[in-house]
Amino acid sequence: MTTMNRAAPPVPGRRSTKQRAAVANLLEQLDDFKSAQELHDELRKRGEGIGLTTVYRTLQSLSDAGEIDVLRTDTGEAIYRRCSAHHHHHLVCRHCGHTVEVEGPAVEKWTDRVASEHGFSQVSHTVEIFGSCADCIRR
Amino acid sequence: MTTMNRAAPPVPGRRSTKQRAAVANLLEQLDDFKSAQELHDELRKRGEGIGLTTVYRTLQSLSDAGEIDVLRTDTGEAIYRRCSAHHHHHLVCRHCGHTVEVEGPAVEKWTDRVASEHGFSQVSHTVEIFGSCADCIRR
DNA sequence: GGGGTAACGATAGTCATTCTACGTTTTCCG
DNA sequence: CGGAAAACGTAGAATGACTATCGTTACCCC
Repeated sequence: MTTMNRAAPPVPGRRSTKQRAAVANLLEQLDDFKSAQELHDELRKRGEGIGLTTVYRTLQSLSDAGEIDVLRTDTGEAIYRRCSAHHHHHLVCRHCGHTVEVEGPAVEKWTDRVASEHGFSQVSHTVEIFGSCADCIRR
Repeated sequence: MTTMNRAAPPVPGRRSTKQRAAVANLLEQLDDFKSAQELHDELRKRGEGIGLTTVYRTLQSLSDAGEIDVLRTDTGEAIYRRCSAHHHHHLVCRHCGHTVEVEGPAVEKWTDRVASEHGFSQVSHTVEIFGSCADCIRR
């Protein structure tokens, strides 16, 4: 088997660079969902030399790899966040972006049941809760 | 009270026109979520003289009035559909767009409970299920 | 440390959506 | 009815998020 001299895959998007580290690192520190542009601004502010294109590209590949979660604001803008590995949903403050990860086995079962009742397969679902967090209400 | 000589509100967006009727009418006939552009194309195809801007504006006001549902594809594009009045969610085929309205009291209760547990108020939620419908699987 | 190549990044698109400017219709009160 | 203002409708320009292009840079493996 001469074709298998290495285990490492030739999959693109894996070379480690300063820029990728910077993006991953920033996401690690943040707790709320941020847009690509916000992340880019923050990185520049911190003195990282990084282009907007690269930020988009990196976020794309991170989300493809399932390492970050993406969701859309009501204006259609994509926002990103480093999340825990297991399946979960979000409770997001629509004012400050403060995010809480939540789980609901009942919801998972419900979606599976509903989908199969209607003959749907290969099912995925989005469940996001938006509201005003206690802090924002106080103001 | 001279300031109240009329009860009718100065709220814009309520005048009945041929174009609005055409949009509302088309939505009435369709069963699946469509983008503004698709709706516009269809209207032109049917010989309705209507501009894209008007379609957008009409969809906007219809959705403000709660008469149609809006959701976003994973590319961020807004898609619209005439729906029943009561609260419900959607089971959408990601291939053909075929849509089924579904209800889940358990989900409603769950979201309310989770939100209040974390001190969130004024809560709304999105629950959409995407999958492949039986017809599309057969191919 | 050299070379092949993935990754970068400035710039120029693309695409959905919104704004602008202006002509047209509707409404409403006399 | 008549006439004026409010609301509409339209084409085209502008916006803003995101993506493709392509010459340059810098990783990584030898």
